[in-house]
Amino acid sequence: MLKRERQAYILHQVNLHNKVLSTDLSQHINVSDDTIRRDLQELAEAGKIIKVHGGALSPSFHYGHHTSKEVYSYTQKKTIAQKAVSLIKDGMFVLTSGGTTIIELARALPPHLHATFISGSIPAIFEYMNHPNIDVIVIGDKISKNSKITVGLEAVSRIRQLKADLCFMGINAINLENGVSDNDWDVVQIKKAMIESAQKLVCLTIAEKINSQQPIQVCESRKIDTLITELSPDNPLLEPYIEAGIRVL
Amino acid sequence: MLKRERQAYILHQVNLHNKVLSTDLSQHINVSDDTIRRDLQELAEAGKIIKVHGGALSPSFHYGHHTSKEVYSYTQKKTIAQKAVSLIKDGMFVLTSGGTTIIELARALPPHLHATFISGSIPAIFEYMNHPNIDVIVIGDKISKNSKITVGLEAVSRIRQLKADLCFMGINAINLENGVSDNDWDVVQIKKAMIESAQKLVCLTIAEKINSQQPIQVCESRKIDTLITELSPDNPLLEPYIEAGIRVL
DNA sequence: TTAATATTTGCGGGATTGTGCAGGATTTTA
DNA sequence: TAAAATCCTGCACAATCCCGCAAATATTAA
Repeated sequence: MLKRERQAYILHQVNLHNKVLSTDLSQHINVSDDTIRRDLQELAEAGKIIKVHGGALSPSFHYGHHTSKEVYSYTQKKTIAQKAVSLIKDGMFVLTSGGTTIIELARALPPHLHATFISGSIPAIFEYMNHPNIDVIVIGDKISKNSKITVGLEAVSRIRQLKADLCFMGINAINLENGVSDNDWDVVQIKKAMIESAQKLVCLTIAEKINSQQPIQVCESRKIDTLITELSPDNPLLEPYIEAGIRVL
Repeated sequence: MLKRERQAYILHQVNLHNKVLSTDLSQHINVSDDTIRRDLQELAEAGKIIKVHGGALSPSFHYGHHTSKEVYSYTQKKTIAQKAVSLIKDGMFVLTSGGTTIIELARALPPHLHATFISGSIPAIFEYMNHPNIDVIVIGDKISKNSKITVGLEAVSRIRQLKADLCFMGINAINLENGVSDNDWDVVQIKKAMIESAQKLVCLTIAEKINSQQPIQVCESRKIDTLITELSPDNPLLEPYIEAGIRVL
């Protein structure tokens, strides 16, 4: 069998089944594993398949995989994500909102972590989905195009039925007197429901948003258990929050 | 044997078997390997065959003519998507399953279309979300990592509450006697529910999967209203389905 | 017909490609 | 954490390709 012929066959199989295993192919075509692996590598370089450990996948699924570099204050959010990850233990049920900070959190999850994540944020779900050991529960309802999360009564009532261990929330504004606030009515309803349905509330934000305010209140400061920013906890900007009894990381 | 004669013979062989080996030819015609190679080269330059190491392939393999970005059966799925789009009218409620064909459909939606799409397929939702005039409803439940759609009782019962105008379903196998079949139990439950909740069922598939079968039945052939493939409706392969009363596009 | 010219073919030898294999590094899985 | 599977690297060897050249064959012109 000619090399090209073989590669055409492999391509055919990949696109038919969306995935192939190297061992299946090498047995079926009757060539060595190495040859198959080299074929997969070439096809992958040509962008026709996506090579993974043990086989290959169809590229169709992995299209709009946006690179994160262009996200505003990328490194700060990465730092926040690292801190947040340390709070998650095996077996936990975790509720998460949407927002770019949450997506960085999703990407920072250690591969061995076994947990259940519940969210209505489509980009976040996309990330959770790629994790090997995480179960993902999707909150269904109508999509809000601005924020790319599901919003509405159905979503709220589904969230109310839950009791999660943790809720990670990316927030848009916070100050001591008025607590967390936001500017989208529908999103706020979802956030409120999430806060009620979780034992602990962890708020994530870049320092820029500290001591700012938006028109709609999400919750009061005292509801917050933990606040995570990219700053060191002993930064004077955070002092008032620590004094108010909030754990700051 | 004259050069012309020889080349005509080679061409004949290539078109007959889709491939030839240089060594086979040189032995059979009783000329040197080099001669054959020169012949192949000329035919390749004329675009009548595709020369590869060790022999040549029929141009219908046309792997190598692709520009790098193109994916196998991309054009076929694109064709299917175009046909499917023509069935959607403004204001419709549309249920869709998952699968790469559905994703192509999502990408092919004309920008001016106003409609509501309901799905549990995360990649599909991602596409719908980017459309300016489409409302998206997400079916929530646990994610099946293989198929990247939500599955489970909650999802099924949500789908049962709906009555959509159309259901677009990417299918894995179909034949006349046993209808549509698939190989994932959870996904089949979702598909069954979708079929019951839509006025019309439109099945999308590349011709490859026609007259094949998988272990779990999704629905009988008579449930199908419309079948869309990349082939022309008068293709003999589709004839039995038309006779069974299915509209074929 | 014959000589001059052009084309085709075969061949030698060096470069390139395709394949399998051994080993050690890495990843996955339990 | 250890065992199993998979991956990578370098190597050997055979098959194939490419280049130049000379012999063989075909084509053309006088």
